[in-house]
Amino acid sequence: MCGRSCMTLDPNEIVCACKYKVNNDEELKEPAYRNEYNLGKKYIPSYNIAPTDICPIIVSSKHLNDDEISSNRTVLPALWSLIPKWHKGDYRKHGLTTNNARFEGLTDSKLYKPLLDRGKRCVMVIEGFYEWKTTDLKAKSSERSVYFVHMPQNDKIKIEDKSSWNGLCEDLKLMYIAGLFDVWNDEVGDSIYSFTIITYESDI
DNA sequence: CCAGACGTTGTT
DNA sequence: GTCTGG
DNA sequence: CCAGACGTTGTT
DNA sequence: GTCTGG
Repeated sequence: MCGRSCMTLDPNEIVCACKYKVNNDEELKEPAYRNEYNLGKKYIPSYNIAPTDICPIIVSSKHLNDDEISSNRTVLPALWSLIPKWHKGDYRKHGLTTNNARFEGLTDSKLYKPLLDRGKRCVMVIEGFYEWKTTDLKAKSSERSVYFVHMPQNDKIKIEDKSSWNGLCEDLKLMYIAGLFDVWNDEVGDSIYSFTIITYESDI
């Protein structure tokens, strides 16, 4: 569940699509965008975002102690699969599966509970995600049927066809997935933002 | 005390 | 780094 | 989540 | 078949 997602927007399109209301103001506010270095790994817009790729999340700007940030929400690129804070060495070699965090038992987790306590909440912003049929599991994975799950859109917009909504970012309905994030530091002090998304046993 | 986990997915 | 199991 | 590796020897 | 890397 939730192991592949789609985000083809550029940063400027994302902040436009993520405008939000503050209290009862008429005016919509745009989140800030912060281009984290993340050890040189860049966000590359793609219809096929995999765990360990870099993709955008939204966090409260209070976590970034940066006076230049005007908005109370910030979009920043982060690595999808939380890197444990205690991990040393190559950031890819922690050996844990952390792209998803199960809601059940989250408060008992050595890895995730401290993030809850520190308020390290985030939201993964995507156009949608993919679900493969589990029924034909014996088939080669490349030949299994796949569904694209996304938000309902207004009449003008067909989400599979970018030309139908180019320049209409404000009308685009993106999907927001609850998650937890952290900053991991390597031996020389360079950092990577990483995150996990919270999953729950399906009703269906 | 030390050693080892710390996490998830799916199906039988 | 910190908790759990032995 | 899928795709792709999964291994070693020696020399240029 | 199963693990790793993206």
